[in-house]
Amino acid sequence: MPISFLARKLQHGANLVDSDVDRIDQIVGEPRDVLAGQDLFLHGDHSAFVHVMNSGTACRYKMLPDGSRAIVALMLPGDFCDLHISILAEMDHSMGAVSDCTISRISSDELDRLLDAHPRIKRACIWSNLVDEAILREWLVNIGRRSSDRRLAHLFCELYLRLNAVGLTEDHTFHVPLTQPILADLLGITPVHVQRTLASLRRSGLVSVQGGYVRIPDFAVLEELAGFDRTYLHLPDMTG
Amino acid sequence: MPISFLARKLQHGANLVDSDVDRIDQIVGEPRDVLAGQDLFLHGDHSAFVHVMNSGTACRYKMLPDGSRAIVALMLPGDFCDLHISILAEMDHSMGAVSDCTISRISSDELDRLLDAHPRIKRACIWSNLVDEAILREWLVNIGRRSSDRRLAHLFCELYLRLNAVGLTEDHTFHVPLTQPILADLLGITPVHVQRTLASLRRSGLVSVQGGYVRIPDFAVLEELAGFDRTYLHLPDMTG
DNA sequence: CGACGGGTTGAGCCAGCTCAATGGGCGTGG
DNA sequence: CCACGCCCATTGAGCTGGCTCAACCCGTCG
Repeated sequence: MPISFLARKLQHGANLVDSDVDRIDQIVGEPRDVLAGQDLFLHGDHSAFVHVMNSGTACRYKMLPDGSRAIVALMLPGDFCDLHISILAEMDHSMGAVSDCTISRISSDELDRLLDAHPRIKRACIWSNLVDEAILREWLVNIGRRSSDRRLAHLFCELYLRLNAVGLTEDHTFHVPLTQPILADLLGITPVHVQRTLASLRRSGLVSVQGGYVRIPDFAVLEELAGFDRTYLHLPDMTG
Repeated sequence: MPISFLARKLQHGANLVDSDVDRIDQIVGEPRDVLAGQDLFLHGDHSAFVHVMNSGTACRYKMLPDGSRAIVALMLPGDFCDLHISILAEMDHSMGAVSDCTISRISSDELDRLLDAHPRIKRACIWSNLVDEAILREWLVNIGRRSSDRRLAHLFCELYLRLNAVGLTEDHTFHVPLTQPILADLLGITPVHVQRTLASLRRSGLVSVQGGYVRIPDFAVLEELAGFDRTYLHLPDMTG
């Protein structure tokens, strides 16, 4: 019995019972393939669907007047892409696939009915939303205040814990196909500087990056460097 | 018949009818005084109440290991401080009054009942939440990518429109008692550099700041400098 | 096999930082 | 009523993390 990544994630936000999990799994439609680089919606569009990540990595981004791209959120398996977004007439940002993804659609009405009928699921979705907001706040601090090495370290810490929460880490390692230009758009530094920063973290033995696999030999040390405080992810206490 | 700032704000998010506005006004309790510098809750607390700004300015902030403060959100009259926040066991940030404020409390249960019974009000609150998130994304871009003068200009543009939306601007001018150290915590630059940047904007005649009053003689010019795109505030089109 | 995109490295530059000092407004206590 | 302390605003001078420009290497793909 396969449990969707969405259900797996939401379990951290509320004490879901088996029937809740079943209901969530039922509502998540068949995932569709989205190729790396493809956009799901663009700034100015009206988006009527709710999407849920199934595999791969997608991002929210904004284009700047000088043509550069600022990534303002990363969507990993189990993440809602755009809960409630149909309320807005016009999107204020774009969303695109960073790597090849599979993404499910949920009917907005069907989801609303589910949430109204099942308080635990509703609670879990509100939790998910609060966590997304908390991540944005933490990114604001990360981008605004930390030096480039701490910034990168912080991102890796977050990715590790978020992927760990849906069972996508193994042996201190996770898979995210982030190229240096993408890391640059994420962290607000230049690709050249990403390279130097990454090299420095590697030299210190804090992370190893190879072929899209990131390994964090000693999480505590990286956490210390980054000034990482996992509170904002609001995950139940797991020593992992 | 006084309309609360909350109702005034929510009117932008849904087509509220008079009875909706009345219901919102009824639920907003008597505002309590909060002195500048006082905290509403701290990182690690559990917060059980929903607060609504009535007057003054408050902020969400995080303290950094080096003792400096990063402000991650500004709350203006009509803003919810912590909708749904009681779901989280532990706050990931603190909230404090920037200036002397008056803030109302709403019972969380009472609010939930109101939202369940009145879809238009519910829609307006979800809208408000989506806008808060959009502001965070835009701040992320602002802090991460723009030079200090554009950054400051962008903040002023946003404050002008947000205050304008609740009727708190007059003659191109609004009142927000932001000291240079507070602007520094908001923008992620040093107070010394805030001073230089502010002086430069003043010299160019783009803004004048005096005694907590900010005047923007020509909004279009400031908008242009800031690269400001008001889409993210999701306000109905008003030529203001 | 040429084009293209990513990764790597070097060299010089600059926006914003640090350190430092001065003046003004205001509340507090003598 | 004055003196003191405190915080904010302002200005100068030198420093530096991350930027720009510019190569070069490599693997992949048409």
